[in-house]
This record gives sequence, structure tokens and C-alpha cells, in this order.
Amino acid sequence: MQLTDFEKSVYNACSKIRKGRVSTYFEIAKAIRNPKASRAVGNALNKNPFRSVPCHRVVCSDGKLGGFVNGPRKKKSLLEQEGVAIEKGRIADFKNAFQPLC
DNA sequence: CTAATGACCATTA
DNA sequence: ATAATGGCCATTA
Repeated sequence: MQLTDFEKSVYNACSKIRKGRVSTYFEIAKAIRNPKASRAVGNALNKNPFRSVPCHRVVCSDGKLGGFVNGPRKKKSLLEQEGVAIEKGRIADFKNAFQPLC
């Protein structure tokens, strides 16, 4: 698995997201001390070698689901399954479900 | 080494 | 409100 420190940090931060909560790429980027690397965060999650990492709980800062919605189309189902309400392709209670990663 | 890609974000029209 | 533009980062070809 040859992962870089950046990726490890991304997965680590992503696994901190509790069930029924969502976070954003930007927040993860902030958590790993690279606030401008939100794009790289997305790339890291795209590789996502760990199934235990809840990458589906990560959404756009706008509250939309973001990528990988049209492909597997499971993201919405997964989030709803975990208790996150989705409304018209975006998080219903985004600020309520949003979990800052400190 | 340079160039291109991508699950993004913020600003501007 | 949506659409387009610029910028930023890490990985891959």
C-alpha cells in the first residue's frame, strides 16, 4: 500500500467522522494543516484503500454530495442509511449534520 | 523534469 | 438563484 503521509492524514481525519455526521473536503484539508489542498483530499479519498474509512460521509462545502454520486449512486443511500437526511441531492440539515474535525 | 488530471473552493457575472 | 473563471494541492503519466 505505499501511501504518502498526506494520504494517511486524510484517511485518519476522515475516519474521525462519526456515524450520522458528514464533513467536507475543506474541513479535512484544514485538519491536516493544508487548507488549500481540498482537491488533493478528494484525490486521496478517491484512492481510498481502506474500507473502514467512511469516505461517503465527506461532501462539498456547499452541502451538495459532490462527486461519486452519479457513478455508484450509493452515496446518498449510504448517508440516509446512516441517518443523514438528503434533500434534492444536498444535505437537508447540513449545519446540523456537519461535524468539524478540529 | 514538465504537463495533465481530479470525489474542490471562492469569487465574479 | 445558477454559470463560468481562477487558484490551490498532490498524484500520475
